[in-house]
Amino acid sequence: MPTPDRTSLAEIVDAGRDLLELAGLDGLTMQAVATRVGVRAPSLYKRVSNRDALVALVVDATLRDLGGAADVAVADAGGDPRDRLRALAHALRAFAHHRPVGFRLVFAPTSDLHLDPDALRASSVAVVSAATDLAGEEHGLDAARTFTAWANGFVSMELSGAFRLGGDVDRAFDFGVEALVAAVAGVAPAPRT
Amino acid sequence: MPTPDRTSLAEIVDAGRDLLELAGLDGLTMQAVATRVGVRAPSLYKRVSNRDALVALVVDATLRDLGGAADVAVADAGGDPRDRLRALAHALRAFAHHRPVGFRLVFAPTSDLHLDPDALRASSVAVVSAATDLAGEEHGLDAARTFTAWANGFVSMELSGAFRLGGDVDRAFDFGVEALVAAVAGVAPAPRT
DNA sequence: ACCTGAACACCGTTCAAGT
DNA sequence: ACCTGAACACCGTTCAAGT
Repeated sequence: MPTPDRTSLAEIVDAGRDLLELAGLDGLTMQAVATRVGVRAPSLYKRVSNRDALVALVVDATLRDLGGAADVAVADAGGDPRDRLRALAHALRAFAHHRPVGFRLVFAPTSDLHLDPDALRASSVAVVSAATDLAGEEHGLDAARTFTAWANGFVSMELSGAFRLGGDVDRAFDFGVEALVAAVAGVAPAPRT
Repeated sequence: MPTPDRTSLAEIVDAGRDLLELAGLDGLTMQAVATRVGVRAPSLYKRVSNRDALVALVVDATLRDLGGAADVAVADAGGDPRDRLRALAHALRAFAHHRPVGFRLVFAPTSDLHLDPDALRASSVAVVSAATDLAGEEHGLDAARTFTAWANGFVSMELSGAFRLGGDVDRAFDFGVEALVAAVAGVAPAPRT
């Protein structure tokens, strides 16, 4: 007689995401996840093949959320591609502050976890679209990569506390947004105060 | 009667760096390091207080190397701050290709390892100097952060295989270098072909 | 003074036995 | 068909005992 399911893959992944933010990647153990979903560790292997696979699922879910946040930001930003890029940068930063550990895992995976190509594409479509509108068809992809690289790099460094030389980090972020928007548009940045 | 030392801190850190690149962070185990320096794992605790401390030393050494590579690149680049920034970007990328795992650990530390402030400052002085020459005293720090964030972000994404949408990655890198140099200089990028 | 074997706690994973 | 306890291999770390 089959026993009723006592948990589910979705519940396991959610527990993994919570633990990741609460206790770091080292704290995301099979035993901790199992306890959190009310089951013993060996039972997890009915739904995920091993810990690395679970981590990959956690990262995929995080990436998907990020793509959703990007879509929302763009929808709110209006039609000007400059405004869409600004909104995307701020959305990325807000997301990183909200899920710092997951964010780091998405952009600097420690081992070679194969991100879901669909989620990857979905998360980048908003930037590519805005960058193409701004830089033109021929340079759209290069421009999107330049912008994304800067935003990701800035936030990564902020999260790891690399900005220790003083100065206002918020101001540095705004400076960067405007510099990148201008660079992608192929014009000089607006005059600075 | 004191026994002669059978290893040293420097040897242990070197073994850690080798293992890091060879087998990843997970492969950097106390037992593997011990075997590599010809000693048993417990003996390592005479020189490092625990594994995290060893990882921190490995990261510090990597950061110091990166600072050295930056100094060399700048010395070879001549006096034009644009050329110095270009050289720094290429040096960073070359370093990352040479030590991918260590590089990731420096710029996206998984746990909260406290990088040596001296090494951090030394590694950034070359960028800050070039950026200040180019952007002016008032915006030098912001400009340096913008440039570093982009370079770090680009290389991180390249290492983690995020550039899967096709296109030439080398070309995207050059596009980015010129866009950032122009943005930092506060002028429009040179016309693109 | 450094090195070692033995030991402990903890984790990932497998598997036979339960229901 | 899912869940569990028991077991195994492996890792970080401590410590008493060797030299």
